[in-house]
Amino acid sequence: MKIGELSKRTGASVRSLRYYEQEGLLASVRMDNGYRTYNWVAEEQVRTIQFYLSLGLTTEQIGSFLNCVLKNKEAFCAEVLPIYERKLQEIDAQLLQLGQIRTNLLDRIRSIQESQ
Amino acid sequence: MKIGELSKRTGASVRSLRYYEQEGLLASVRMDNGYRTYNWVAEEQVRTIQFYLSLGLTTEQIGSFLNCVLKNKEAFCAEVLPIYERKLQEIDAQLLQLGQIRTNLLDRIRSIQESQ
DNA sequence: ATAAACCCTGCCATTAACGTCAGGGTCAAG
DNA sequence: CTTGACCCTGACGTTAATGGCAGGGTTTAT
Repeated sequence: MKIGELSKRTGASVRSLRYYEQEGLLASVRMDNGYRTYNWVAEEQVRTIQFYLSLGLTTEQIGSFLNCVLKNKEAFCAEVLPIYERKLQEIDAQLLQLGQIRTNLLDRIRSIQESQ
Repeated sequence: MKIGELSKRTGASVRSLRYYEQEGLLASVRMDNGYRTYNWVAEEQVRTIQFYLSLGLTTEQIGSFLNCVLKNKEAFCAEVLPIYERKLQEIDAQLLQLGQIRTNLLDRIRSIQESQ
């Protein structure tokens, strides 16, 4: 399958698929005319990439364990757990900060509304 | 006072102070040699800017009501409340998304740990 | 044989609040 | 009169995953 079809099947833009290749996440075989070709495995691979991106991981992080998790269970790939844990800490820090901002905002909104 | 002193007093970098001026948030008077001069009011003004930035507002949003809130109570400035409410919605959307990611991450972490 | 629909490789743009030079004046103290 | 500590104006860099365009080849169908 060519890149346009892979794009339609996965929802990833053609531009994104080329970017994943450039970042070493997705391989393609070139036809004589230079067109990229993909097999059915690529489709699942793209969905896997999309999932990890949706967790907020960077392409670099994904690249560090993608080959492993495509062939094994996640638990087998030692890279994965520490990345997950780092990400969790980041998320918790962001949640904390957003929560504080939210509290501040609510206070301000309430005090404006009360004074009307 | 010159920009260096204002920077020390407020903790904002010299670069930031110039940026606030460029964005119309902070005025200065120029000396004969071109140096910026500030009065004591500027110090409080910078702290006000810093506070609004800490709420995650953009310099553009801040600029839309800063002059008003420097001279009146927030409640008097009609621009403020809708901006606060929009920001609150953004925050809530982010909190929701981060919460979902966090749940996913925790699931993955747990399933890895259980299989060890 | 031609138009529509693909594909390719660059490369610039995006976001927001700065950081960080370069290249050059100004000023105070010794 | 020189050194060090200031100040100035540009202007490019930063972050990350794309969007979008230019300029050009390929394929498919009519």
